[in-house]
Amino acid sequence: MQRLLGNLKIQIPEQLYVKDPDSSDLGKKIVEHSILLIEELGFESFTFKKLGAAIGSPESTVYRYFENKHKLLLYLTSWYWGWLEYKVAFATANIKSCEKQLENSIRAICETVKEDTDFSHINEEKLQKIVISESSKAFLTKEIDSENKNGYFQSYKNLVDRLEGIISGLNPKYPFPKTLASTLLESNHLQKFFGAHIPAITDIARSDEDVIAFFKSMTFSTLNYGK
Amino acid sequence: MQRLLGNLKIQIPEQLYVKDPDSSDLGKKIVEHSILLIEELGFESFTFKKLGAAIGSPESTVYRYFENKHKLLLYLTSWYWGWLEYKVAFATANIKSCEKQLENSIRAICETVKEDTDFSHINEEKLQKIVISESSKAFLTKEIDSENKNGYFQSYKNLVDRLEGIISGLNPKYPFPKTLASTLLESNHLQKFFGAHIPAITDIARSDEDVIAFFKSMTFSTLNYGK
DNA sequence: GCAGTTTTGATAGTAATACTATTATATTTG
DNA sequence: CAAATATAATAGTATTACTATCAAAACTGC
Repeated sequence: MQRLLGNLKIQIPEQLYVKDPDSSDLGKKIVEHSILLIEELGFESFTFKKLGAAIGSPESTVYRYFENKHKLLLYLTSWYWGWLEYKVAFATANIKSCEKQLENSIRAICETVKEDTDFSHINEEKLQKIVISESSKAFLTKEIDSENKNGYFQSYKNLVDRLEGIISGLNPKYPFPKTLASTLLESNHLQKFFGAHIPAITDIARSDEDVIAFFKSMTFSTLNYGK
Repeated sequence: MQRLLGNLKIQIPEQLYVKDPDSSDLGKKIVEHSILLIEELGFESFTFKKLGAAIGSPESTVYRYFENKHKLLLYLTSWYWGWLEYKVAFATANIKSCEKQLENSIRAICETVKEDTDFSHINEEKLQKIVISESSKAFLTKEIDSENKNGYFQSYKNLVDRLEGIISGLNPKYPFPKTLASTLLESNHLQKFFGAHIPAITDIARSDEDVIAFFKSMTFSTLNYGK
């Protein structure tokens, strides 16, 4: 993947933060180290106190940017979905064949980020690991309905919308384009997680190629495209 | 579904409890009310103290049955997987056609439990709701590798194995039977959750028929069975 | 029916978490 | 340079997730 365009900023719903962390160096440091820490400790063991220690600030400072760690997780996952939508948009730009568009999208979704490509404060490789293991905790809560109403999942919806367009482009009569899109996104994470940690319940091994092969075959045959 | 045979007991890995809750009335009461409480409060807000209050015992009593609430969740989800495996086994018994076996399995997986069918201390309807919203939290942890090694996910593996057999019976050359099985199980939960709480990212509405139609079409076309 | 064992209840205590509040000190901006 | 704003330093609180202790109750073997 090409690196992020220098002057492109990924939009995050502003309900997710108290003060935009992108508006100050300290805010960026908070986001940067939250990714490192959550990836290292897991979301359950991650605390604002530890994050404060990591950046040399009291925890009260962190609270001035994020109301709580749940919203911070929503912020990080929203960033990831925004970034992935951008990746998908690039991977399908100027491509006429709907089939090829969908194939490229599947690749973009399933590709494991190898290294921190651009030189921002966001480590995409670690963020992707967080998204794989923790992102579903951001919506599997009792507060889901009010949070959804408040627009906390806008970035995810945008991405699903884009994928829906590509799927429907290939087969306009297919009745479940959104379901297929969200299944693709979520199952990709789950299968990667299973492959790494509960191998007995998956056939996916190391490389991305297994996951891509599975999802390509599933998607194209479901859409009645023998591929 | 027919009710659970009277003298059939669902096996749970004994590493998941300190003392078998099925071995005493108090233990059964703990399990019974944990289901009611987790369903009501969500797993995050559920505590052993509240559970103790619900059954009129101090929290220390709960700890004599379960090490912590994470293991209790693993116990409950294991019970559900065991129960579902049993449901699938019944739904496919004495059926010769592999196609019909798989169709019945998909139905068994996707069917929403309507009411507490058998008269045990387990409310399957509420347990299913818990499994939909909370079960992935049981494996999405930093301790996954050691817990998997310790056999905490045996019930899940058994169920995937059974489904794998059915899938491979229909198409022995299909290279991803386990992946397809676990995708089916997990995506069913996610799509039901999305349908109820984030409808913008799914085409699934109220009834089970949508989910069943989606998964049937996906599964049979992936296995090259135009159904 | 009693001694011994196991189970439960009652109560207390502890370190950590998830915050909120206050005040002082920098830093930025008009 | 004054005023506003951002950050640091520190303290405090209710709740959580346990662990420990001891006494009362209930079952078990003989």
